[in-house]
Amino acid sequence: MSDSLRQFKAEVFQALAHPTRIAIVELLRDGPLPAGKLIERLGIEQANASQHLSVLRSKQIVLNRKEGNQVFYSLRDPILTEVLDVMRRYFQAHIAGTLATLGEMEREESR
Amino acid sequence: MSDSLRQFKAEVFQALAHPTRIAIVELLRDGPLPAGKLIERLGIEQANASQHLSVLRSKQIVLNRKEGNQVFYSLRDPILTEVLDVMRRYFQAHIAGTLATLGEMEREESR
DNA sequence: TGCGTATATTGCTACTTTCGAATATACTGG
DNA sequence: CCAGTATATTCGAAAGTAGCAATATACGCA
Repeated sequence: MSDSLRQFKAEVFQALAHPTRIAIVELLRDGPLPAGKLIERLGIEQANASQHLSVLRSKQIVLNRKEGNQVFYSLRDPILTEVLDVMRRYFQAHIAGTLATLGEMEREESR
Repeated sequence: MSDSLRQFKAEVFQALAHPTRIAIVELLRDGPLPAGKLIERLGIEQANASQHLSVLRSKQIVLNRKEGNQVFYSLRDPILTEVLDVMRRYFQAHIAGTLATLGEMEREESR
């Protein structure tokens, strides 16, 4: 595979490599949401959320469309949720060992 | 989903967020390889490869086993290749935009 | 036009990542 | 034990990333 394609893959992973941005993608699973709604659900600073949305936009993981006063965000391609689904299986298969190793995460994530 | 689980996901994505590390995972698709073989195929500095392997090890994406003089690396879970496969479909679906973006990047860089 | 709401950008600082060079560790054969 | 090969770690500089506070931009409405 070409270097530049691998570079591009790496950039997509990098874009997903932050808890807040993963949360955003998960929130968009079921359809578009305005930025304000995302900020409310994320419970973080507006500027911070906007920066993370900017990262996802720049890698074209999300699309945005203006609607009056608001900006609606949506997943560019639902295939990305498949990535997260496969990852979920990975995490489920290995979370026990990971918890033991990282030692720090508690017991709340049983779903 | 819990914050710490999302944190964990983010760390795995982060571990994959480098072209060299993606190349390593792809090289390990078909079975274990000794570090030396990986270095040879990657065509990079030994120290650099070792650092990337260290990242993959620390996130338990690869496993290593000593065999005499050498260290064999393998994918901890082949499910990861599924992630890359889904990603491949994602890239194929958007290849036109991707190549356009890459072209722009190259043009930028050559200025 | 001017105000209020929604979102984006900028400036700054702290922290992390990457790389090559140098060095260290581990194992093997003689 | 010693030399040689294989791999890992450490160091320092450059580049990139994250978060906050402040500020800017865009829109709708009176």
